[in-house]
Amino acid sequence: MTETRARTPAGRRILAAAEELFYDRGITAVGVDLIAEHSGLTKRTLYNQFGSKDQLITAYLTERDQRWRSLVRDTVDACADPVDAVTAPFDALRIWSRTNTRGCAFINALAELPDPAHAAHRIAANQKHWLLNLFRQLATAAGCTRPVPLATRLLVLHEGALATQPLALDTLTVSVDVARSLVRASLPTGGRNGAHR
Amino acid sequence: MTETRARTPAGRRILAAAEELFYDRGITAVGVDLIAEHSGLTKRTLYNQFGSKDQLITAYLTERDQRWRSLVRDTVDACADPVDAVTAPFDALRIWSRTNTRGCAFINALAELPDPAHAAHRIAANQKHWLLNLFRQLATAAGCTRPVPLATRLLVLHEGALATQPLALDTLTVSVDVARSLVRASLPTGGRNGAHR
DNA sequence: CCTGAAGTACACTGATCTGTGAACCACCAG
DNA sequence: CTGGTGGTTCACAGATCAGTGTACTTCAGG
Repeated sequence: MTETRARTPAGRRILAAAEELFYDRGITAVGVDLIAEHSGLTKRTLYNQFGSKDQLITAYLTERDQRWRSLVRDTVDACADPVDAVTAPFDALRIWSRTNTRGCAFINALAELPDPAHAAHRIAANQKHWLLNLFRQLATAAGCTRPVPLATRLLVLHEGALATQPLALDTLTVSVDVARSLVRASLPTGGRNGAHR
Repeated sequence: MTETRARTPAGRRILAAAEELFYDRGITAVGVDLIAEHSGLTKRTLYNQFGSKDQLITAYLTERDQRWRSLVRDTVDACADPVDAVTAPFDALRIWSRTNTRGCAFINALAELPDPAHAAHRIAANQKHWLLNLFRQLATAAGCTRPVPLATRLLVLHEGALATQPLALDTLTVSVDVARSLVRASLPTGGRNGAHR
């Protein structure tokens, strides 16, 4: 439906400016004039390329989603041990958080766009379900028993680390610790691998 | 600083309307005219009572914070068993979620108000630290070993359940399960109480 | 050379936003 | 009776918002 049309260089620059501003300052708080100014392009070009602010918002979230999924996939693929791979998305989150300190763009977007019919809701829900599904696949591949409830638990820990990011506490380390122990506990061998107790 | 001045009946009605609208539709998306209209009062009265929209936002978050803390305190106090009390805030969250289905008002507020100097940041941070501290106190009272890291873990689970609320999954049950097992595991007796394994 | 696509410049609409000014009214305490 | 408090009415300012219309330029491909 929202086909990724071949974007002109100007379109890409506008989208890049929109991503930065939307994430840093909030979607509603950023006007199209500001985006045009920051991108060095014209507001007219913005509308020629995206049609409306709503469609630009949708493109922003879609683009961000794709970048994030790529990072997660790459981090997972870099894991030799399938057991380590289960918690690899947490490692990806650590990398991601270094340059994204304003929380989850999708949770933030839902906060600003309450209308459930908005495309942002579909994109955000798809993203979380994708991660849930990934956790389930990784848990299955690692030989975990009952991968479905484990995946849900990992998702909760992941989102918890993300939500508490604004606080100065190192909740990411905490949540990845819990995640690893949950994974170990669900291995049929009972966690002989590194579980020192 | 932001002293809770004795509010007139009109002030309370305006605040009530603001709470509902801000939470349901987002802070930036709701104008003062709409709040005045919904409360049945005048925009002039709104400004006479609160001075500015920013101060009304602050009052909204403060009021909501107080209501939520009261609920948590009451739920904790209703627990006879000090071990059950540690996870009582999760029970409070279950009650709270029945009438608050749009996520955490403070996370949402931070998404819309990126300025760290805004009072919303202080209120939100205070709230999370209050809960963290409460978890630590309850864990200590229940006789848990190493209550500080346990409290952080419980906070992550709590926020994770809150953040994944928009998804249809029953993540609250999942997170409270993990929370209870973490509490049991940190009891010096090693979890004889109900830990069937 | 011609055409069409991409982008620019710029003025403009109509709506909405926060916030103010000033006159007025109802009521209650002193 | 009088003064003050709380609230209303209504017009208004000034800014900003999303979005449009139109004529212009630039440049690449046939």
